[in-house]
Amino acid sequence: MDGYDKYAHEPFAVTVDLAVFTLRDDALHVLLVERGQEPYAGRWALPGGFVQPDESAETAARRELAEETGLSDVSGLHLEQLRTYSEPGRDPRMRVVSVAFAALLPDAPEAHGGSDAAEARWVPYGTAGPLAFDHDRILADAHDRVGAKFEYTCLATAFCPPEFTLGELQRVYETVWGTELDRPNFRRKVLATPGFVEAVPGAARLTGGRGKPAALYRAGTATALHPPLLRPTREGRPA
Amino acid sequence: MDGYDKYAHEPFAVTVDLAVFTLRDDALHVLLVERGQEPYAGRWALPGGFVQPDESAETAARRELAEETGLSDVSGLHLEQLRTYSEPGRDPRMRVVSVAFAALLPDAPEAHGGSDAAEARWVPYGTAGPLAFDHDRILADAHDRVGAKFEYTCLATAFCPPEFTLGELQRVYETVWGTELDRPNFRRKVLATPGFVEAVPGAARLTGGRGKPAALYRAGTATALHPPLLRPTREGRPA
DNA sequence: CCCTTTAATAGTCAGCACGACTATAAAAGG
DNA sequence: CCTTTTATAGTCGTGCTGACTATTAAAGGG
Repeated sequence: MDGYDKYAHEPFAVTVDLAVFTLRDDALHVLLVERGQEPYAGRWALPGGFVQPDESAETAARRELAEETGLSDVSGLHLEQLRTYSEPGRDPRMRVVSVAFAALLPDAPEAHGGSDAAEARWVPYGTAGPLAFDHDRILADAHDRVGAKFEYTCLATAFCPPEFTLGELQRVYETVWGTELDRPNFRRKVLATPGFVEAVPGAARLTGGRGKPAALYRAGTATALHPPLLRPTREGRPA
Repeated sequence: MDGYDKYAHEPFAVTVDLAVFTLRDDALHVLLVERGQEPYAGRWALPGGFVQPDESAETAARRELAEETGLSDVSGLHLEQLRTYSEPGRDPRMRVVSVAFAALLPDAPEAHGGSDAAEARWVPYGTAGPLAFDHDRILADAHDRVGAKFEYTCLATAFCPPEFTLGELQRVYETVWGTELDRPNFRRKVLATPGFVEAVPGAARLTGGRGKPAALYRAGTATALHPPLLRPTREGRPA
């Protein structure tokens, strides 16, 4: 941290890149923007932008989140720093260090772009071709992190509306993990974890479809899960 | 990622900060340097330095690790990116964004500083007064991360020499977690996890002290623990 | 109006991982 | 030789979990 004179010769640009997830039609979607300029013109990329002089990376990420989703209030949304990508060649034009974030939205507002000129669109996860820069890697890392955090935190409720059924919550897990879960066991586990969900006192609402109407729940106050809710054992889980 | 012209006005300095841990005399130690200049002159700080133009943050971190520990070969050491600290005011002189890393050393070589003029010293964790900048926060985050990773990875062997006894491995856990573990249960758990440790075929060595000589083990090939080795339940684990 | 379909909810049962605990073996030190 | 110390072996009961069956309450179709 001494020898500041070294720096003056080679400054860095610092950006944030956002992997914004939501659930639409029981499918995981990611918010992507189409690049208009070289390099990677015409390719999809993660939304992001430069960190301004008076901002922390977290502040910049939340600002970008508001701009790209078009939402007026993003203060309650889950936003989490992933890691920083700093390979020298990751942007062919110049030296850019990018702090990556993951964000989770309950519902997918079709509106996008806000006042920003960039076209932001919800794209089903995995369907967009190779992304610009190292964004494929960032997106994969973000997905891994979210899936892992589902095991030992209450993060899954961040994908749900304020009131939801246990079936909806289960489908969140199944969609993100890409597996199927046993319904009775999932109920037992969720209800046995204090603070994970709390029942909405009076009413049970029908979800609109057929079948017995389901009870409604709200997200509880807990954030961690003890013991964890492990995904179905893939034996010999690799490094 | 468009509008690069914005950047030219306000560049950032990018540094790495390292939380380097080792175990000495059954106590967790951290590598710290004493600052010679303002700000925070005379205060302890985490070792670190600027990321050079041709380096990634990971490369810079490993270079700094070698310089500060004085070790000739740091390629096998565990080095892991923590997160990035970017609050605008964290360095009073200028805008510095720092990528923090955690590193784990098996033995504590007393040598330090290498060719670097900075005095690097091993200090028992928790005994150094308030550190410079936001390094208290970084160090606490690093400690939390290492403790958490002990639960579901084989990371603890990174603190051990090439061959070690199960008692030594247990003391690593106890030191990092600050708790006591039941010895038979710890043995059972470690030995039941395939790939965690592998027995050294022939010999059992005495650790030098009294008591029955212990069998020697090497770190296995596994990196993850399934199921995890949870620390003694602190009820109602907070957020 | 009944019967099928769909989904939610309730409950059972066995396996196994883990915490707590006791017992034995093999060394050093007095 | 006896005590202390540490490693290793084994036991027992509880609780979580996976697999599975049963019941309830709605919609839809004939």
